[in-house]
Amino acid sequence: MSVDPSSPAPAPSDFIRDIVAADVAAGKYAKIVTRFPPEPNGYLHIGHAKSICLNFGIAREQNGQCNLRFDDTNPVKEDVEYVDSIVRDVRWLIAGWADSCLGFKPRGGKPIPVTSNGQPDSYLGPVSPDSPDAEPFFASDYFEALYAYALTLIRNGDAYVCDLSAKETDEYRGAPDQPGRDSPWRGRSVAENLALFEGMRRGDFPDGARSLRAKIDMASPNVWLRDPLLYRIRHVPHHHAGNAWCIYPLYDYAHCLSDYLEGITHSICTLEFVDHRPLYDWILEKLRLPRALPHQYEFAKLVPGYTLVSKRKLLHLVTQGIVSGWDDPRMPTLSGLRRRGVPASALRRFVTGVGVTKYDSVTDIALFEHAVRDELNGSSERRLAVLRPIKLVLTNLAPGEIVSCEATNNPQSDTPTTRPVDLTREVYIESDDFAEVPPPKYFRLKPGGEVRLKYACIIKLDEIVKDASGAITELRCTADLTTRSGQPNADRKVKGTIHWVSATTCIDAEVRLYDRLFSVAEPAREEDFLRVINPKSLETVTAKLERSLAGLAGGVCHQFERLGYFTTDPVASRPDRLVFNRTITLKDAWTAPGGK
RNA sequence: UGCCCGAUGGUGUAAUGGUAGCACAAGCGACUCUGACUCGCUUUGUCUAGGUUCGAGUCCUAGUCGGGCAGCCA
Repeated sequence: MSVDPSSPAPAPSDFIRDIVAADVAAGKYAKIVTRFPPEPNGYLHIGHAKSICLNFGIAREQNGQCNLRFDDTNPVKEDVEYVDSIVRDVRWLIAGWADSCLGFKPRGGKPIPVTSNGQPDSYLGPVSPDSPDAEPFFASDYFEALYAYALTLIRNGDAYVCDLSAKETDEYRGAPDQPGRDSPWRGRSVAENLALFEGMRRGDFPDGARSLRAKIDMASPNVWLRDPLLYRIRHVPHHHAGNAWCIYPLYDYAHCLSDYLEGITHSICTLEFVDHRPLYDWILEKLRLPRALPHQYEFAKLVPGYTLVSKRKLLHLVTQGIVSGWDDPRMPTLSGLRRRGVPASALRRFVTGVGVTKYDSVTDIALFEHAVRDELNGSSERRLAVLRPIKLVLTNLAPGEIVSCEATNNPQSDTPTTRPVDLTREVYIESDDFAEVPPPKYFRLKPGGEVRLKYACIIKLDEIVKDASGAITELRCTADLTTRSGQPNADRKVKGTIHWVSATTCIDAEVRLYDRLFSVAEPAREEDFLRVINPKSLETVTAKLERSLAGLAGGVCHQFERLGYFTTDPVASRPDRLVFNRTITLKDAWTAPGGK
């Protein structure tokens, strides 16, 4: 059954949603605002889908908003190619589900001066993502505001310009079990710090010559509180901010303030940022900001089995040409999954189904596969296709004779429709569906055995024809036309039913059979993940399809009966030259004794 | 050997001091013109040791195991 949108699954519950609900009950915020803050340095993957669904899901359940914001504070690693792909992927994932919660801002918009609780303040409000002048939020649009906040920290004696080199800074930081030492520049006067920081902005100093640091505690057991860097000098242009800056803020400084400027209430990130939370809070508190402060909460990221969720490693697969690109259908990227034919709804169902906890785990890929199959089972029309054909001759049919049979388009539908399929003297069946020496409990075609051709009739194998080398060239069978639907023996039972296509009216198509990219459950644990790549992750065959598929425009998923779900490849397929991607196989409970 | 986070069947999770439940996976069976779907049944679990309590998966203490943190990355 297809999913009824009027009766959605019950809203999920988890420790973060509990916190949000408590804050709502306490009237802490006027409106719940979350954010999804990717850095545009790679494509979004299945792990990000969890974060997107969590953040947008909460916004959706609370009648709130979720801002798409680029955390673009490191121009050397970022690119507009990534911002474009990320916008596309996010919109695809939430389409028809949380579009109305998506927070964008006016094009070119930057934080504006406002008065909050009688105090001067800065704020950047949202605009409908569908308005013509809307664009996502960018941390780089806050550089001016961030600079002003930095000046305040300096004036208050909470930040200083440090002249230590990167290497020296490391040495002064100490070790986790060893306290750090104060920088010799820690005691500079406010006036000197101000002058130097202004010089940094002006471009007076080369990369790495100085940095702005928070003045916290070099002996803190939390290394992130040992006078962390706030700004570094980088004389490079920025993909969004242009050439306006040669100093760039670091994540910890930019993130909390970006959240504040946008009025974020719940800043949800992954576990590796737990140690940063005191710094997040420290910066906001030191600035004595007039509005309610955002708070950070952390959850365990999603790591599905047999895949990699590391932008760095994924980038490596792309640049080494191990896959065809970020959108290769074997990639765990959202664009790869989309191209493969995975519906956004299945992805959403999977990532919300795994829940939200603080426990690091590897999620069984079967959970994902189940969600995909379940979603596609209800929505996909059935078609007949033979991937690895073997010719079968129905000796009692005349050459040129076509027996039209009625095939059901979708048995899961409440009102199933049908289409005609052609039964002819020569047909193709799957080579897997014939065994000259069948294993025990083999239901398919075997010497002297009977099987039903789905939607057609029962056939009996009479003769196996081989060539001089002993290879099978054709199977000669007798068709019992009285077992066709509507005929007197239609109800006759045989154990096996197989799929087939007419050899005379079928069409050819390229079909790409994808399998998992890695051969081990946790490729991330390997010393060299390239050594555990599944050599059979892609096999391409020329398949025989029933003629009703001819001219298929694309974008639609079909179930090829008994095989799996297949979607035309959006890049390679044309109506006159079809190319299919196998999205996923059908579940297969049959295993020949001894494996198969 | 500093700080932080965590631990419930094979996997992911629920139980908010009161009957350890759900989904997936696995196994068996029913149904079947898809060895799919659907349906029924079954196997498997609270890291350890103490403590608090009438009662602990839940609270406390200690331990064990796993993960994270020493980028001018995010």
